[in-house]
This record gives sequence, C-alpha cells and structure tokens, in this order.
Amino acid sequence: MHTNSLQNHKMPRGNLFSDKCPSRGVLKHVTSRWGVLVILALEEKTYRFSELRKKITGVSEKMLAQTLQGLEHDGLVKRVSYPVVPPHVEYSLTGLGQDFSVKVKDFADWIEANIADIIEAQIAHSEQS
Amino acid sequence: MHTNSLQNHKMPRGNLFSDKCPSRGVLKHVTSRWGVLVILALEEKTYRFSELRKKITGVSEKMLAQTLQGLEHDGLVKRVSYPVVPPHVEYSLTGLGQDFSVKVKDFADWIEANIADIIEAQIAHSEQS
DNA sequence: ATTCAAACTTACCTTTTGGTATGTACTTAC
DNA sequence: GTAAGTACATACCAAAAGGTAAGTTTGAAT
Repeated sequence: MHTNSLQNHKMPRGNLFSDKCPSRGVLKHVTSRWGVLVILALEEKTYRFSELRKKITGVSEKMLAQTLQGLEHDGLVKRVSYPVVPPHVEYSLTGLGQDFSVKVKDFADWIEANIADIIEAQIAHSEQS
Repeated sequence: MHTNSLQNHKMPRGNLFSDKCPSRGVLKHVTSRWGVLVILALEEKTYRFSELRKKITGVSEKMLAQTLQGLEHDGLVKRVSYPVVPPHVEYSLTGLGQDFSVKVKDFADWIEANIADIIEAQIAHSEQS
C-alpha cells in the first residue's frame, strides 16, 4: 500500500483562499502563461523539447524550459534524458500529472468550446455607453 | 430558443495551441493571479467588493478591481451596482460563469486535495544531487 | 463643519515575467 | 576543420503585473 493510496480524513488539504498556503504556489506554476498549454500537450503524448516548442506557438526556449522545470518540480512532469549526442530529452506526465491533466483538459476545453459566447459577451460589453 | 442553446458543428472553436487565438486571451484573464480565486469565491455566493477582499487573502484593491473587470468583460461575472451612498455593489457569476465555475472548481479542488503529494514530490525533487 | 463609509481610480514605484540573442557541449557528417 | 544538430544556460533589456498610498464621490451621522 502506497503513501497516497487512500484519501483519509487526516490528509492535510490546501486552502487556496489563504495567503501563504503552498497550494497557491502550485496554482501559480500551473496557471503561469505556459503551464496549462504544456500540460495539455503532454496529455496527448510524450514530447521532446523542440517538438513542444513547435506545438505551442509563441513560447520561447527560455520560457518553455522554465515552465517545464516548474512542473517537474511539482511532480507533474517527468523528464527523461538520453545521454546521446546531440541530446535527446523526453517529457511526459507523471501519474500525478496525468490525474491532474483530466481537470486541466476540462478547463481548457470549456474555454475553447465557449469562445464564441465569450466573444459575443465581450462585444456586448464594449457596446455599453 | 436562445443563441447559445445548442452547440452545433458549425460553431467556431478555439485552439489554445495557436498564438493569436482569442481563447488565449481568455485563458490569460482566467489564469491571472487572482482570476481563479475570484471565480471560486463567486461560485459559492454573491459577494460585495470589500467582502471579496477579505475572503481572498492578499489581493489589493487595485488588482481585485482589475480582475473583476476582466472577468466581467469576458461575460463570466455580473456586476450590480445600487445607487446608494456609500456605494453598494454586488458581484456574482453569470450563467456562462456558473457553467465555467464547475470546471474551475474541479481544477482547484484537485490541487487542494493533492497538495500533500505535490509537496512530497517537491521535497523528493530537491533532494536530488 | 467634520467624519465616515464603500467602491473604486490614479500616480508612482518595485518586482516579476518574458523575449532576444548568444554561448556551450559533444559527436557525427561533410 | 567546419558545420550541424539538440537542449539547454545566461546575460541583457523591455514590458507587464502588482503593490502602496492617496484621492474621489456623496449623503448621512455626530
């Protein structure tokens, strides 16, 4: 039986409304400009660094590396490096990351699916005197 | 029958992986430092401005106002102002916002529920040589 | 006449984020 | 011997986000 195999009532729980709660930090990593996009991509399949760059339009090398490190630090992303030359590194979701990615996908899918309604609301809003 | 009462196949859909897609902007609003927290609070009940400030520890007036305006602009939050003195303003979710808040809540709940595992992963990660 | 209250707005400044460009490592191919 | 390929790190700078503090509005209470 592993550490997290059951969620008993003694398990400490985060409280995002509270300043200084560590869950705020995780929220920050994940909702950083590129965090959601990286998780979304990796939910689909394992990617190499350069492939991710092509997939996620607009991300710079620096930011992609930084984002991946943040997510790796939180145990959501797994980095596997093959010691060949030129370098070959593969990124994928950990078990924890896969679990989370379901929520992220629902979240992102909703935005994509409802973008038309949102734009409509934006237009209506800007037509206010 | 209203405009958005059915999602037919002709409905344009966002693509978050693409730069310049308007859904990227919405993602940015919602994943701004305080966006998720505001939606989470309003999912619970209607709040006045000052109540929200107390609820969401750490937000400044400026940022709260700005976040609320962003979400209002996207049609997720509704602002109702009563012309009394001193001012009385109530914030709540629109129908669209309520729909979305379900996803946001799942997303946030996951982090809160799994914060122990994440912290464990963080420690393990930092113990690497 | 002064104070107070709520919901902001604004000016000013600091911190964080993000981009660009360049450097590095190492081996294979030409 | 030089170029190419991959995954970064780093320095430098510009832009954006965010915080603090003060000001605004208006009527009612003291």
